Amino acid sequence: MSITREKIIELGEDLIRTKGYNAFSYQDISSELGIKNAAIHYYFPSKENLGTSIVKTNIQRFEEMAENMKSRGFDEWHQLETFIKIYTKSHREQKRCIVGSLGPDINSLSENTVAELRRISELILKWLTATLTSGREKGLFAFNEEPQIKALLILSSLVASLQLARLIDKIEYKSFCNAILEDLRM
Amino acid sequence: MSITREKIIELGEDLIRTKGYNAFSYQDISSELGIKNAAIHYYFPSKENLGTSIVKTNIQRFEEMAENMKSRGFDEWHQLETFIKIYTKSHREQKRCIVGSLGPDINSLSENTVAELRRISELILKWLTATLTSGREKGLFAFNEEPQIKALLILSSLVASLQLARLIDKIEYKSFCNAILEDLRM
DNA sequence: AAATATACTTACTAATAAGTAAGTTTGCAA
DNA sequence: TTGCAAACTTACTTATTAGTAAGTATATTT
Repeated sequence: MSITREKIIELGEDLIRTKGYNAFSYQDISSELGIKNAAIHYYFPSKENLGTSIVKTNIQRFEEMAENMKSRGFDEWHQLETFIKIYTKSHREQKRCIVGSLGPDINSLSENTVAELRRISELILKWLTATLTSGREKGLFAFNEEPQIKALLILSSLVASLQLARLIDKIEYKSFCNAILEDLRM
Repeated sequence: MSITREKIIELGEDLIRTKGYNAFSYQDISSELGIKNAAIHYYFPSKENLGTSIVKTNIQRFEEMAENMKSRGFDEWHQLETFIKIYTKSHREQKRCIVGSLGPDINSLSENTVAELRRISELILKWLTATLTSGREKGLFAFNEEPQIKALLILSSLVASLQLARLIDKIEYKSFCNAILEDLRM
């Protein structure tokens, strides 16, 4: 795999998560990487193409993380904790998550990109639902809602909190994330 | 006040909430209203200007709603229920809320627009925190978290759920909103 | 050594964007 | 009736955008 290609994907993701999809251009990437505009088109013929590839990369990354936690034998509490760390890291880096960044733009994104965005959203929600279900069965979590509803509550809290935290300074992000976990304690 | 001006604001808000700030243009508005591009510039010299005015309109609307509920003597439960109805309505109309729409774009918005966006976010969070605090004091709500944390949990859930609901069809939005309320029941 | 594929650059096109300056119509006031 | 302000339109500029076609240097294969 090409290093340039990887750098484009990495920088493109950063730009989506800081500026937003419709606010970044191929120029932003090319000038940063010291290459020409057309070089990006060489790897990603269209912006839609790049957007889709970036979401696909995120899907792969999430799948690898979930796989990794499973194979290492993390219990459900530990898995959820690790998942939430993705968001505290994003918060530290002043970035939003890919779903929260692209979500508001679905009416101006291509079909392919939206399809991948749906895939990752469903994937995460499914994983979270499954984790909550088995965690509750094992007596690790306590909650009254349907697992799917609870998963959606947690996920949407995390997604939007990254946005709100950038708008309201006085938010203590760590205690916010802690509250999500503590709410599940037996 | 001019009718055209009001129509521009209304349509502009719709466009922000469906396509996103950086995806809509003055052309989208002018063609829809049957006027020329420059007519919009007559009322709003710059796009930044229009954006800021739209957020200001939202602030006014929220303040009027809060005022109205107070003067009508709604109890805290009823107030929260009414507040959540804003989101079920948005969901029905396939729109996101203004905070969730503009939030991801703060790095490509003007200072003035960001300032107003901060104002409305803080306003809503403050109102929600106060409502939760007095509601719990009166024995209408039950929750263990700090009111501000709980307010942020609820608000971020609502904001992002509008995005996620557009991505994942199988979400039952009403039961999701219900879960938020039920979670607070004594 | 010749041919070919990779990884680009140069140089451009066409479309669309925000924004502006100057002119026009319409209603109202002096 | 003239003057003036409000509410636009016409016609334009400038900047930026995604995207492309054709060329070039370098490395690799045949």
